Amino acid sequence: MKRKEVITDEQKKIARYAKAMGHPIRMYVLELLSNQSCCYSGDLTEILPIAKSTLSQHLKELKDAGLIQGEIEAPRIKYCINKANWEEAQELFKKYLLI
Amino acid sequence: MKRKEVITDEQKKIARYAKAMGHPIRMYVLELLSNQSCCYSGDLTEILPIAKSTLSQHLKELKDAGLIQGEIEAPRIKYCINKANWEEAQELFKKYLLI
DNA sequence: ATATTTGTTCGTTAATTACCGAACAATAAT
DNA sequence: ATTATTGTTCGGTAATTAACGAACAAATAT
Repeated sequence: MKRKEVITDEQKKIARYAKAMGHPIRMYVLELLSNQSCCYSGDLTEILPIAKSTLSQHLKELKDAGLIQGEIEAPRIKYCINKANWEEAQELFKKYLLI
Repeated sequence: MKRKEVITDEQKKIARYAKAMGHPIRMYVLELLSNQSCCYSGDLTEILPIAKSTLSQHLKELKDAGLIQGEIEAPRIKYCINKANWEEAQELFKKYLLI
């Protein structure tokens, strides 16, 4: 017998997206990618005032949350928005923020 | 001479809001408050499967981020959405999510 | 075959977050 | 004056996050 669960899957899902968005660097990347289709992480390393290993971790966070995806274009990696999940996030925020 | 700052204040601001939204319990509270004007934390303690001290911390997080506000109605505390900041968050997410 | 480019992973450190129960403070009720 | 209610704060622990430089892996270019 399953215990009553007060927290919904939607609340968990939007919290997951929000958490990934909870850092200025990651918002910078998301803003960039949502406006310009794609970028290489090398471009970001040059612009952002953080070590490349740190950037790599932030990109991994966004990837793990499903907000972006990387495509190998050796020796570089091209990052873009993960369209399906991005749209899901849009819908969730629209709903929860009553926009 | 100020060093070039790549991260904008808006990115910092939305990241701050997103971070506060980055936990299922806090999303639960926000959803509740955005739909029903206000609640007492006692109500939440009964429903949510966490200790009251933990809930208190989550409410503090939301308050510190500016998303909710508490009004003393002794011996209880009435929580509501912080309207001004909530609207700012709405605008920011609208802009960043291109909704 | 070797060097260069590109980005991840590893190891480390410091800070923050999440959670609990117990103790505390403030007010209300008896 | 005591007791009960309500919620925060404290002390502690465990887990996660953020950051860095060094080492590594993979592929391209020389």
